[in-house]
Amino acid sequence: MSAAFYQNEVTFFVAADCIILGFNDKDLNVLLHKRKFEPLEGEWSLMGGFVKPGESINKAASRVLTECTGINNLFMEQVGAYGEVTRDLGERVISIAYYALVNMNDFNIDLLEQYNAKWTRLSDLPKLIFDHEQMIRDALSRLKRKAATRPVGFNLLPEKFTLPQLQILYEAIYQTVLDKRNFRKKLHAMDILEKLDEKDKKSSKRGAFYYRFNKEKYDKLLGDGFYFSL
Amino acid sequence: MSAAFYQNEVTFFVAADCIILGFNDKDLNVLLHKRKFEPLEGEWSLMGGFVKPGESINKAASRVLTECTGINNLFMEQVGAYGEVTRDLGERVISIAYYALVNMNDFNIDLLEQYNAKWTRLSDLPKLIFDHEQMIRDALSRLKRKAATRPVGFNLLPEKFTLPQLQILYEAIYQTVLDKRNFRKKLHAMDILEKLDEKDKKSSKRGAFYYRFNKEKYDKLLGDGFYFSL
DNA sequence: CCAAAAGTGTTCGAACTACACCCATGT
DNA sequence: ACATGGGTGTAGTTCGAACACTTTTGG
Repeated sequence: MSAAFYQNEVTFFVAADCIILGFNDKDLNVLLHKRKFEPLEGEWSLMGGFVKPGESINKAASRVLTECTGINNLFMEQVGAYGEVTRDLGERVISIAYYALVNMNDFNIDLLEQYNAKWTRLSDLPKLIFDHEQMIRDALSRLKRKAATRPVGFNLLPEKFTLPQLQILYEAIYQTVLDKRNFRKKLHAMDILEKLDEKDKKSSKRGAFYYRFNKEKYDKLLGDGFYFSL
Repeated sequence: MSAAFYQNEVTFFVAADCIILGFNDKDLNVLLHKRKFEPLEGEWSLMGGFVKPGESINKAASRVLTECTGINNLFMEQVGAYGEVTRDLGERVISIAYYALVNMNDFNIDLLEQYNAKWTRLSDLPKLIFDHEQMIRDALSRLKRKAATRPVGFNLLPEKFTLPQLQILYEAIYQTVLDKRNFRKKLHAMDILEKLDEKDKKSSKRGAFYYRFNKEKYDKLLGDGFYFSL
């Protein structure tokens, strides 16, 4: 392809590891799987894969995401690069971590089995291989920041969701409890949600109204110097 | 060294590129140099180097920093990984960007010549190779966030500095103008600066008092749930 | 004496926090 | 009828924003 400019240098394996986050009524979950190859075969691990030739690192991450969720174009953001010499017990591997947000209901169940994968509550993570626990911590802290200033949380919910659901989600992300009235006041002031006529009766007799995130409205507001903040 | 676990995979060159930032009375500057090898020899570029075997990516970055500043243990933080397939015109190289903050006065002048390096105001950057301009933008946005919540700005100043200097620095980082009285009020409230008896007369007849960042005090406050914020 | 930068407090409005009761309905 | 979660408004406080004059001193 091209001249060998950097002949005196050494090359490394590069992997993309994905912190796939989902939300299930009460808790944030991460998709883990039992590693299928040595070293540490059978141990819990993040979803990941090696970067292929001719593939950007973003592409590698989104390939991994598609492979193990069955969904294209998930929301995804880079967390950072992990490059300690001995982080991988096999050979030297430099890994780029990404986190992705997925609506667990859209999820293709069959793929779970196929990949030995399991949704695991963040509150009871098993021991993970290498530096994957650190990656998760870093991803969560990034999500916290991001969710406070950008409407990314909606990626974790179905298209139609209720305000109690949304609040519980934000409580899970921020690891704190929020005041119901203040939370709703803020949302109402931003005016980016669309109230539907339908109610969700799964979690109460009275039922909670469904809402939908109105992306068009949001994009319009952005143009006027509006900033999302929750 | 170890078994060849990942034999079917491909390896890549990995580089560490450093956005070395300095502050000079009025402006933020970045250290650029004229590339000494092909491709694009002679073009302006960030300081960087390939990751060596047995060297972590952080280590590679700090090696590059030491080599071209003559200073050890600079404040440094990872910006992220850049991995577009064609980002490097030579061969496929995945690059991890780091930004570093340095007091330009400490700087070893001789090294500038040795590396064809030059401090350049951010406001008049030349065209840079590859995606280095993007790296700088990303580094600055990261610095902005960081400086707002952690006392990292002091790394850009001499040990003794005046409040006007500090304010100009923050104005450069935030790209905005700050109110002198509000700025000083905040600083005074945080109580992490030590006022010295000495004055700097370089920029006014009256002279401005020197201050020093009191790290011990800051660390003590941290323990009590205090958060830096400017 | 005057130009030039350093230093210093108060007021106003916005945003956040805290807080308690009624509503709708399935059982 | 009652238990359960859904929904609503106000008052108090805190925090950030705006703002102008006096001080010092080298020239």
